[in-house]
Amino acid sequence: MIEISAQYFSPKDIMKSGQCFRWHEENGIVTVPAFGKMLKMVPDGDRVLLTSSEEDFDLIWRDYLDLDFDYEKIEKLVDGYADSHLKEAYSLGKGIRILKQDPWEVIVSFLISQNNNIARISDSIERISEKAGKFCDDGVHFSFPDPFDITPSFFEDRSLGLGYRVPYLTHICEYVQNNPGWIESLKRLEYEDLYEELLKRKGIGPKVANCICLFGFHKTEAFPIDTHVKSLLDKYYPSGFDHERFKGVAGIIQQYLFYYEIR
DNA sequence: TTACAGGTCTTGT
DNA sequence: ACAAGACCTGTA
Repeated sequence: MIEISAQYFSPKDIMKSGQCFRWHEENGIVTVPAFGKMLKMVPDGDRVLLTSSEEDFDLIWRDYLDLDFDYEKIEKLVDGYADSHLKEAYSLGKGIRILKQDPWEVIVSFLISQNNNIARISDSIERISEKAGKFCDDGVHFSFPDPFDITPSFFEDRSLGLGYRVPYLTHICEYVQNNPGWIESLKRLEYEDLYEELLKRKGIGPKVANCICLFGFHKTEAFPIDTHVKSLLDKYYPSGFDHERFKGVAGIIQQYLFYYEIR
């Protein structure tokens, strides 16, 4: 059992902030699958209890949950430079962290997300895990399948409900298999180069590429603009949103704005 | 029944 | 460069 501060860490807000699709919450307990492991998180006053060994915490969860990033710095930026709307959004979403999820799962997830709704996205990803994933260490939940553990045609399975996105998923799976080391090589790129590289793949446009940069590679300067963000920008920042105030971390700011907008 | 959902691709100017 | 229009499909 590990105990961490809840000051900049809210499992529920992270779960609902749209960056992950396989977290679940029941009776206040949030369950998290990642890298073949399963974590339960229980908020307890100003602390959050994690059902993890010290070893797994240091090996996986500390990094995955982004616990070493300085979110106090973000708060100072918001206090110093934010407009009233952003300050309001921040006060709701300050418990959000940008997870360091498996890039492959993020690529697949956000390919599926295009022109789609959250419920169906989650269903598809859950089905993919059930059909092709392995058991997590709890022997109950499934992990997200490795690209080398499936065939590209796997995505054609109609019960996955992937619709017209099937060719995109088939392509990316084929590409990863034919270019082993591609994803590892992406980890060494700067944001701009990573973004350009992702755009080369079929079905990955500006929005999906930025989501992958932000949620799969922790490029905190990536600023995905979807329908919600576009509408909020038009509504609250008609003369333009000044990214310069939050240079290098605008993507985190985007999450607060997005979360506030969908709530 | 029709419209919508964390967009992207293709085609026509 | 830029603006339509098409696109799977579950849900309301």
